[in-house]
Amino acid sequence: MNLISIYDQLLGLFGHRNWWPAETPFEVVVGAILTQQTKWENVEKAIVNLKEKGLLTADGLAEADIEELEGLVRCTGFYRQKARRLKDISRFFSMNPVILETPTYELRDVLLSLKGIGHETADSIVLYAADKPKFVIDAYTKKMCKCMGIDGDYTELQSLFEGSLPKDVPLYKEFHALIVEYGKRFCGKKMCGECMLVKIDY
DNA sequence: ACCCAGGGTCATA
DNA sequence: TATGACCATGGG
Repeated sequence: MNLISIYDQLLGLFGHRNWWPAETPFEVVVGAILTQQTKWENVEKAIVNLKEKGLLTADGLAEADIEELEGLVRCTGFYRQKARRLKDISRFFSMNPVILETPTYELRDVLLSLKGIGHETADSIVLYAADKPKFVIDAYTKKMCKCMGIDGDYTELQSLFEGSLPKDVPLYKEFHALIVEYGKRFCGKKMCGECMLVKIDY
């Protein structure tokens, strides 16, 4: 068993996931912050709220009233943090309009320097907003790997995936989306342990 | 009533 | 490097 065959199995099971739903790269950035530790359905509501107020731009969010912002993103939890961080990060994007064109590793470091953006969020932005090949590792990826006998921290797992897969942006996007779908259905559920992804060579 | 969700930061050892 | 506390709403 290798990662490509895992990918093929998951694609056969779930089909294409159509990630990341967004009209603009900046909407991906906003969604990446808002989706932290919450369900995507809650994020969709907040995105709609922001769009209705015409606030889904870097300039708009950078200048938005913080209390209004808190109300609009309340449904995503941690709403005070997220409102504050969203505003600060938007100000950075507003002052650096072409930041997403920065080469992969430099972009990643820049994003990581912003408060509210950790490894997963940075890589989500690099992959889904900037269309650059960085494999996103999330809690489901770690669980899935652990079930397959692979234990490692974020960087180790990312190196494993990036070293075992062709540097293909659409593949990275689809694979991560499929792993999340897999995790939502199996990891931590009653079916956990009956999953077909038992052993992997790497 | 309890558990967790498409995490991140900060303090502590 | 590695835990633990904290952030907080919403759906099961």
